[in-house]
Amino acid sequence: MTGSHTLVETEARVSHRLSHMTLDFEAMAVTHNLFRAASAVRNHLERNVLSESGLSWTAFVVLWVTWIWEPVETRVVALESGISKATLTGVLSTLEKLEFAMRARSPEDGRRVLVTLTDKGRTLMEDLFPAFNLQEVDLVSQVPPENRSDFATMLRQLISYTEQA
Amino acid sequence: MTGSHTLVETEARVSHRLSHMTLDFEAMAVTHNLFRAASAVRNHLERNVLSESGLSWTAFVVLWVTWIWEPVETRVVALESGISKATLTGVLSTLEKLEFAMRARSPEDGRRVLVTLTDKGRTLMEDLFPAFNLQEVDLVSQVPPENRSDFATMLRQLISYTEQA
DNA sequence: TTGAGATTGTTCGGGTACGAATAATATACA
DNA sequence: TGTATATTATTCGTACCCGAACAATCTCAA
Repeated sequence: MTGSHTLVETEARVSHRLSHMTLDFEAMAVTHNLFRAASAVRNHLERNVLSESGLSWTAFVVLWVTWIWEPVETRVVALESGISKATLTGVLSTLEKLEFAMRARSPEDGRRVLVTLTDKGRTLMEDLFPAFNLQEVDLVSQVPPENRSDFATMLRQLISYTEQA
Repeated sequence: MTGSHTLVETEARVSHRLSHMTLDFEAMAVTHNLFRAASAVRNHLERNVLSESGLSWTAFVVLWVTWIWEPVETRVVALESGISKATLTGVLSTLEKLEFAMRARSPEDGRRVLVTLTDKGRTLMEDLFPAFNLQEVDLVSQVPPENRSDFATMLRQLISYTEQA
């Protein structure tokens, strides 16, 4: 399941450790499963789709965001990719080294940097993205069709909550 | 929402890039939101609960797993925490340096290493875990109560799928 | 009992990941 | 025309993160 121990076993153990306290096990399970699912899906896609191209999950997301919005400011790429500006700097350097993306200073504002794909990068995405989506479909097939929309909505609710708080 | 662009804008842009291909946008949205939600929740909890103790999310999860199952083999800790053995080695070294956890070679099997908490580590968890759970409750309050169980189940389905494939 | 094969934790190399400090540039107001 | 303030991307330091290679240890059949 989520490891070698079942949920019931884990709850029993936690209760034992904190029998004098009131805990919300459902909240605990949601948080724990959310994180485990995300990293499991991430590793799965990295191994099955991305590894051939030598891309990490984050590098792929950055490439994807750039592909859709290019030319696009790094500030926007970081925001859309869900990573910090500091992280993006490193990922962009990797993508430049692999010759998938390029940086260029903005003519209007010397502080800004615009990101674009190289031809090699665009060719890669036209190949890679459909293959990636196929794996996504495979993954999401685990969730009953009538629940998928609710599922995405609940995930979005969590995101927007953390953004305001 | 998930950045500065709306989902509709993004879909329109992606369609434009791949108008000749059939893509499953729902699957795309689920994967994207799953990952964004996980990292948003993670960063939220790191900032609001964990930062005071100088713990990263991963360090906290490892501490939590150890706290529940100690004495426990590193192999199990890695599995339950959802990280690789290689990563665990580093995290455990950090936790030993902070004097929250200890390593000890197994007497029965010289290959195995058993992990336990120090008194300092146990005291920390008895303090930290209820505070952490409170924030989890706060977070999960965004999801309608009648959907929470389904939500956790769907997440688990994704996990078990990646584990077998 | 010995040696092939399996299992375990660590090391290694390369790539994220973040917050804080920094340097370069732009803006607004005096 | 400056000069304080804000905005941007990068650098820095530290910590995670993984797969692959490795050394130590165990197992079990010949």
